[in-house]
Amino acid sequence: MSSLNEPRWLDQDEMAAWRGFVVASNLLNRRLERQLKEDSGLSHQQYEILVHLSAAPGDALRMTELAEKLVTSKSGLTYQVTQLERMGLVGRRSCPSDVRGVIAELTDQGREMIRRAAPGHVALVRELLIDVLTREQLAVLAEGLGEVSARLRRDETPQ
Amino acid sequence: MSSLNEPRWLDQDEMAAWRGFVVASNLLNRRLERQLKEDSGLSHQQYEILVHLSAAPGDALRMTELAEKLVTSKSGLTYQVTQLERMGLVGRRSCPSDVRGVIAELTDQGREMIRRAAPGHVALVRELLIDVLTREQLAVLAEGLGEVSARLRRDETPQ
DNA sequence: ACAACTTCGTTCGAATTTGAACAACGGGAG
DNA sequence: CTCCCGTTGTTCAAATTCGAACGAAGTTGT
Repeated sequence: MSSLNEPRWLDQDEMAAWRGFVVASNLLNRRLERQLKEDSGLSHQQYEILVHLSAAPGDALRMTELAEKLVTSKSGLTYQVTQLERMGLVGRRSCPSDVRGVIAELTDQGREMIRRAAPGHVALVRELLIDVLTREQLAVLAEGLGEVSARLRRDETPQ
Repeated sequence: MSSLNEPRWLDQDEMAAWRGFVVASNLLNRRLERQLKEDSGLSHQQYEILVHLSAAPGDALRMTELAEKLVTSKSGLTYQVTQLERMGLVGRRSCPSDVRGVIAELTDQGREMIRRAAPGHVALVRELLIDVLTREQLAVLAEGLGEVSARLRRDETPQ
């Protein structure tokens, strides 16, 4: 009766870390979602699309590239870009180097929107997460979760 | 031109922590979702419902209480409990002390399901998160995110 | 006891998400 | 140049999520 075929269950500390991660993630997403919706009429996902575009050279990105940055499905991105297009915040144009390609780009209105939405969002992220942690905790979190993300990406993208 | 009305933007370390958190969370959820669906036919949310029930005294919990543990909406829980009921994994009975109350309880089939689904799930959580981090990183994560969660809960539940 | 307020779980409609299937295109081996 | 295979973005149906509104039942203060 050893642990031959028994899985290695999580001990108390491991469980605390895992639960903390899941719970914090859910609670945080909920709050940010509410704040963004009330404050700017954007979902968190839509906000993130604008952010990634505004951080890209020329405020534009290929759909697939954008989907990878967002960690979302391609079909989900198609849907959301269409929404943002209807709101006039994002435009679509075709890719010069690849006929199949579609490039999403920020409109002037989109740039203005992110300029107005960002302060409130960042303030809340700060209040709820960043300023709650010490500098050391932040560093550990960044390095640890960075490594976790990197490995997960390697798994998903064999090449 | 000071920072009077300028928000305090995230510096490089803070941004790394925040992005790491968001990205790791999304990637992790995706992987766990896939694994559970393929392995047991459950969504992550459904799995979590079973876990919380099986951890509760009598394998049963009030709907509201369960919703809080899961960090989900009440209507979302209603939906999922109905799904699990159709699968024969969970049952509903009324609460003795409150006519309005509904108690969700694990069925024998539900207990059997969680028994079979848990090992694969835990193994993946271990592989993707727990075993990637050092003991110290885990401790920091648990404490830091525990505090973040606690504050968020206090916000949501004024009383 | 009564009114006012809160809580409980569900229902409803709308928005979102996903994977599979698809058509069209790129790109390299032969 | 072709054939073959991977990629690209979209469409589609199905599943899930949420908040608001609801009826019904507790709870509190007077």
